[in-house]
Amino acid sequence: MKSGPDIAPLAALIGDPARANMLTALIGGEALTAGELAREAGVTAQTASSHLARLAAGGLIAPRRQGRHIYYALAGSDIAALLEKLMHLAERTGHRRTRTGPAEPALRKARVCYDHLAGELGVALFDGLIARRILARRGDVLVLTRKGEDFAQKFGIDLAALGRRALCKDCLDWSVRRSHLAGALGAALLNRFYELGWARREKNSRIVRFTPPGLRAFERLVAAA
Amino acid sequence: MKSGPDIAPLAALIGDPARANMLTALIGGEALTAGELAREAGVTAQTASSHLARLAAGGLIAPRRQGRHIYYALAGSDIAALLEKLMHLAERTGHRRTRTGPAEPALRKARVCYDHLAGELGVALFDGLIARRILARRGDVLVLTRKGEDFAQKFGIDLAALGRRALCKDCLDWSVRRSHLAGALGAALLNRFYELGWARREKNSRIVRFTPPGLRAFERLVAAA
DNA sequence: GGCATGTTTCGATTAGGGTCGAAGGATGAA
DNA sequence: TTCATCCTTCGACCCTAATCGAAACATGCC
Repeated sequence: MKSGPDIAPLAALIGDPARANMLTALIGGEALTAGELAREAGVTAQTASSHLARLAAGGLIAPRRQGRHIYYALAGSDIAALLEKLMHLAERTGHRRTRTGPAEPALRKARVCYDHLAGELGVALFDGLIARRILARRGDVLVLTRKGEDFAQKFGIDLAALGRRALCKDCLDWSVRRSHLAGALGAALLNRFYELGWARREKNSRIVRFTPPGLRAFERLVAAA
Repeated sequence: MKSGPDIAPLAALIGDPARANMLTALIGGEALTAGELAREAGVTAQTASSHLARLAAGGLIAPRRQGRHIYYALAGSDIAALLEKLMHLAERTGHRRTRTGPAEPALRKARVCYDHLAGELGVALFDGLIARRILARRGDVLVLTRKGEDFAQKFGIDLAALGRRALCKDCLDWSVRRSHLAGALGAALLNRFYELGWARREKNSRIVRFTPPGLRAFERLVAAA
């Protein structure tokens, strides 16, 4: 007993409301300044500063100076995955936010998870790519098939530029209880959707809003060929 | 902002050292009495009682009266999965336990995760079953192949008795960064290993200790046919 | 340099919760 | 019924940590 890593400090770090709000805000994937995070958490700048220092010391976020601002971002996508898993369980055990905003349905439909698409459409994308045999499972990892490489090229994604990042990290939706495509390819696809004008990122939110023609094009994309 | 489930209360619940120790003790999968958990956490019975009440109210554990004892168990395997994920990250971010016991190497080798095998051998089992095409992935879920059904029967597992529980829930090792086989089949296989005398559960610990001949048999089992 | 903006440090206050001693049920055994 | 065991409730203590006001530090702009 008492072996293995100690989870209490890590969980306590996430367990404070102000810090949890900051982390939740950062799942969007973009870096935010200390001031923005303070507002997001509903505390003063001094308080936020102390929280941010602790989060950074705990390895959950990474600071980066830029002029007189300090931008903070999640330290990695596994942090985002952990947070989504926590949301998933919080949802299941009834730890809902008391003040559930009107934005919720849109969030469930499509949202950003770190740098890739999540929500109903995120899962639909994943399923579609598997069904079309663009992606395939090889044991524990996802691979891009030959057919998938053709698809990516035609769709305007430069595979060579993606680097060696894993194609799929497991990332469970809290809304849909399925995993969706994360990793370099997931990020590249979402970017391409933006470029094609199919969807745009809602300001100050994780919501991804598809245009009507964009949604139709997306549905053609994920439909089994 | 401020949408989605609220993770702070849930994380705070796990974030207390006493409660974290209790939860960690329960990953072993067996139910423990309130007194045992108090000893495990290093607190008095009164203190433990209050903690257990809060964990139960939070939906993390489920109490069950049995005579004058009250047995507590994790409320589900997704709780165990979350705890393993927390351990995984705690390991990565250096939140090691200061007093790292001598049992650690054995834990990394093979241990119980709720009701199935985890650690190096757990991952090896998973890989072996995939390689032998006993299991196959269909999109997001694992399925037992035709060949797998034959295998199960020959290995002495009554599939009909397993019920409809999902074959594989994602459960990431904190030691090996891969997923292993959970679910009904995972539990049945581990049970069969016990029955065959290949391995036994170490008392008061998550360690699964294989006998030398048992380990050889296990290795033949997972070797690609 | 002088000023504005963003961030941190210091100090003091306060609230929340973890802790245990003592007493009060509840359950099973004799 | 009486006793022993297990667990919970109550009350009090104490300590951590969250919070903010005030002031200091850092950086960029004019």
